[in-house]
Amino acid sequence: MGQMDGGGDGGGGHPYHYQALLAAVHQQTVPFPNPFPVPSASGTEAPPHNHNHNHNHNHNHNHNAASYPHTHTPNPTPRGFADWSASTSAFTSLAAQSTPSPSNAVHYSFSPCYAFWAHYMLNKNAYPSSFPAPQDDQPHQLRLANNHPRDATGHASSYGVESFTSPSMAPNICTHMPPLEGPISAKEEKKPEVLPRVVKSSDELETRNSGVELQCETVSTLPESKQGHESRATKLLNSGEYQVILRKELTKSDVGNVGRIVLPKKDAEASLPPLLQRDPVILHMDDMVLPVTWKFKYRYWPNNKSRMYILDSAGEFLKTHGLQAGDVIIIYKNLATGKFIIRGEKAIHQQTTNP
DNA sequence: GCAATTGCATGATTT
DNA sequence: AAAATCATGCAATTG
Repeated sequence: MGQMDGGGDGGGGHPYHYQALLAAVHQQTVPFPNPFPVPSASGTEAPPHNHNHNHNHNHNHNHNAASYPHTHTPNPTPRGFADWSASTSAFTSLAAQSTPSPSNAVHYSFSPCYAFWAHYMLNKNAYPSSFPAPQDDQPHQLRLANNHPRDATGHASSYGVESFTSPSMAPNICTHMPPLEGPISAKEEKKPEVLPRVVKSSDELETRNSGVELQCETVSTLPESKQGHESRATKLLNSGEYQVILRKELTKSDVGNVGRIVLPKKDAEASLPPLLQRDPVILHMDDMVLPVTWKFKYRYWPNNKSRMYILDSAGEFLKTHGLQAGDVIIIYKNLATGKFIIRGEKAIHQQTTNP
């Protein structure tokens, strides 16, 4: 049966779809144009009850081939983003390969590059680069949803951070990179003492950037085309405030071959669109790192007197990011637009030879 | 009939 | 101790 990619023993032997995808994009020198071109029209596949959560992702999600990007048919929208669709299909086609054997490790080395790049993109504002600074009348804050009264008592799903600026999450992206950071077992940091702390982009960056100069250089040499995507990431993060609305450490069943993730009830009810009926709601979520918009089916099951909230059709997302049990997904929401961004953060598994 | 998907129940764990 | 939450397995349904 569909064995969990790479044997979910947390031994770190997963096939690195993610790297492969990124590498594919990289290798094909496929640029990262802004995947969010002007909406030609409002694609209306809006969920039944949009609500104030106007995840009007319609605006720019012509390309959202949904949770299955490889089904994406290049949208001939007049936007001059042929390269965008090319990039999409580039990695998605890779993703579709059923057996991305570890031999794909040839791509492995690209991962850091991309991560650096992504890191850079997210930190860009602070870099004394020549890139145009985004209009920042906003503090670019990413903060925790404030509708979470619980804190210390909150279970693991309580966010490690309560509030932070956009750049602060960039370094986390680098945790995708196996060799670059010291191993941290997700399981060990059960207690996220990663403190609720408010950071201004400035001080955060000061502490972070110290070790990033090389990376900075690396990314600065990226072709201009990459900067297209940069603008996307940057825009996303600067277009308003983003808040972490949900964080979930993935379990075995989450990453099983069913492709559905059980969401923490409180977080789901607090910040995701209300599910008034049994019908699933389609949630569009931009991938924070990849130029993809995922389309998930968000729904619930009755469970005892309560509900269980499910994010369905997540298989491709999980696979693409090579997420395994112990890894984490984080969903952000743009306060202004209601738009969601999702990110998968890999735990760096260490040899768990614990008794 | 089979595989994939969906829905539900149950037991473990946490609050 | 009870209630709530969630992980998981399995039955039911669908294609």
